[in-house]
Amino acid sequence: MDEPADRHTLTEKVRLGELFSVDCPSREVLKSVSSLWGVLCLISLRERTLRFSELRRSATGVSEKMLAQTLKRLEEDGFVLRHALETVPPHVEYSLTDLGLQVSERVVALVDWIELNTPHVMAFRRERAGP
Amino acid sequence: MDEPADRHTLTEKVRLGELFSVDCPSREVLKSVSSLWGVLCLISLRERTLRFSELRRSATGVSEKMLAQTLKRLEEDGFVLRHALETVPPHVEYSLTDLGLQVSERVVALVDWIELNTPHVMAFRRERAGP
DNA sequence: CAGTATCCCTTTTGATACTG
DNA sequence: CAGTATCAAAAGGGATACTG
Repeated sequence: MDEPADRHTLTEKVRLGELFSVDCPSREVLKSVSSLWGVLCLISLRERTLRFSELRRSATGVSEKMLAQTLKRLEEDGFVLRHALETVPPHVEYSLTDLGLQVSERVVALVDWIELNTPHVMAFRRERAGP
Repeated sequence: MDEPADRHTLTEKVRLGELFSVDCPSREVLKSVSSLWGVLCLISLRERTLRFSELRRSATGVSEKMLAQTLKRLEEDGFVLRHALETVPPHVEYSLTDLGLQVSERVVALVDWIELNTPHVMAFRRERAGP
């Protein structure tokens, strides 16, 4: 189900120079999905629906501006659903769409690997920097 | 084999605010691996060893400067191996290390999904932008 | 609370030219 | 060929103040 073996494979596209041609929208999608704040939002929202302020705390270090911008983009791309309750004070909930859940699975696989292997990377860096 | 179920899960870390704390080196690794040129290099090198100029053609639109910088970083992190033949003119070959092959698998899974689903994203964008 | 608007600084990136 | 050096342009990002 993950193998679209009936059409051009990814490596084939790379060889043909078809992958991510300069004006390809895929590059934009990759950017929003793999940016630091994009990643953090997608991962945080996997567990449950979160409010703006909760997301802010999840993504340590993010500014309001960046979070708003990131969420807007993820919403425009159909990855995140924004649900605003008409109350005072405002209460807005963000959750993943089906599409968002799907990407987030790939993103988690990548981030999980990175989390697990960053120690190796650090050790490697120190080795080659050392005496 | 992909489930480190015996320790903190990713979502747990997110809840605890442990994931990607501001000064965490994982963020750096994520950046080099998920940057546009990083992604393109990793994917291109999966198929076979490539020379600098070949990589340049693979990653359409990359400048020499960015490619050199990206490769240097991937090399420092232990993802890419640089093999320079002492000839004139110079001949340098880049290939993936074991570690590089591992990340690239996760990266490919993500990019493959994006390639396949970008049409949906585009359609979604048009819909909500429409009349 | 959940943003938007503004200002301003820093980092990234790209073009171009040059070198071993 | 495989880079480095340099400069200018652009994007990214933070702090603060303000609004519905």
